[in-house]
Amino acid sequence: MPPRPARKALNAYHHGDLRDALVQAALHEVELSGPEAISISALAKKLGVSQPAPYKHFADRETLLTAVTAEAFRQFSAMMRTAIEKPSKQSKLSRFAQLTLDFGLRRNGIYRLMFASRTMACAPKGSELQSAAMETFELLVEALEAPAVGLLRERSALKVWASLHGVVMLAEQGLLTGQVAHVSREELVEDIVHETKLALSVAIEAAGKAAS
Amino acid sequence: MPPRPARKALNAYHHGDLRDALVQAALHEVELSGPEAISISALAKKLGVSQPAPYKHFADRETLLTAVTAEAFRQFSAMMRTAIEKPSKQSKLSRFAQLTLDFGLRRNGIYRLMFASRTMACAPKGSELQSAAMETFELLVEALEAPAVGLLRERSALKVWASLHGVVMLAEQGLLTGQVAHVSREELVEDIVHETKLALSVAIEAAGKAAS
DNA sequence: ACCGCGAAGTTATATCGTATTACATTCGCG
DNA sequence: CGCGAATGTAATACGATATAACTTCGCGGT
Repeated sequence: MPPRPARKALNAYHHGDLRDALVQAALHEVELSGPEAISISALAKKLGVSQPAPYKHFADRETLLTAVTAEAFRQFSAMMRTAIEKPSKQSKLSRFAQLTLDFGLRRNGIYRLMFASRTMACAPKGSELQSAAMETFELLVEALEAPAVGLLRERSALKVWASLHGVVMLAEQGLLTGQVAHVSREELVEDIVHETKLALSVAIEAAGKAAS
Repeated sequence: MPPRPARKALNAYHHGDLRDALVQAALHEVELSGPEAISISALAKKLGVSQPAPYKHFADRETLLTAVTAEAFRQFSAMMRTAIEKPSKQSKLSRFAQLTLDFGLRRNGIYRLMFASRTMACAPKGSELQSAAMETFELLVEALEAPAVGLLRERSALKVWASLHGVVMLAEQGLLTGQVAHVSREELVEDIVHETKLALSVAIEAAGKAAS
């Protein structure tokens, strides 16, 4: 899929690249106030076009959100890729996990758009969105740095992902405070990483023995 | 806090117990269509009262949702309590986990209201809602059936909760399909339960040794 | 028994966001 | 150069939130 032409601003009448501008502005707004807060008309006003103009590019609010989500996944994937490719003292998995936590808390609006909104749930099976999400999942599998043995890698990756997601959501909802506040989020994540590695190596060993 | 008087229907003019009726109707609607779908005016129409009537009981849409969420937590807690108190072949933790998964998928709208909506995130610290959520967490700690050693129990409970939550969310978003579809949700949850028990017993043993 | 206050409902209305329809402007291609 | 498609605008319908001003009715004090 070649990137959109990205035409220049043409004149006062035509914006030039309203579609892209809408996605960017929406992304910004989502980051500030969450997915619920974005409004077609507000975006139009901010970009200096008439209120119905966005409908030339997106059928409705949902469609816009879908495009925004796809863009968010692209940005997330890019961030993760550079993070796990750069050499470091920590393991790739650890960096992936900690970065996910950080992203989930700092850019919570976007995180929720990606992992906790109806938008994703309603995405059709072969859609651009599903692919983007799958690709992100592949990055996590890669970060595991484990040999491919049956479905063990995927299974471990799933569990890490689920756990990370849970920690982010609970943390953001203030449910990690109180009596358990002493356990820091980062500690918890590191815990998850260690347990995962342990369980995975044990499982791989067991599979190896069974095979021989 | 004594339960509301629950007055009878008085006459044609006054509904009698609109507040409660609103919460119940909203709960039903959330279950069907999710938290985003509930509309004050639609509820009013369904209950046969004028559109602004609900505002006599709830300041705005958010306030209503908060009350609905609290009610949802009460129902969830009650369900879990009966589930883990009833004797069974499975462990309490396993039942808690599988029931949570089931609830999260079957009654996903309500689940999202409780664990993935802005409503919870915005609840003030000492609010009715936070308390209800904490109480549910206590049930999970209880289901662990582990001796109290420092913060180990709470820490384990947190990890299970987070993992479960992650599985539910990912499953509902269709991200557990595709190449990893062979791993069933229930299997995954059972996996999490086992790993948790293992990790907890190891940690408790280690703590015991350190103490002696 | 009555009176009046407050809780709970009503109608009317302002405001805002979504979405559609019909019309205007400009790009770019033959 | 001129015509069609893309992209914008203005006008409008609709539905939901929320508020204001008025009405109905139970209840408690005298």
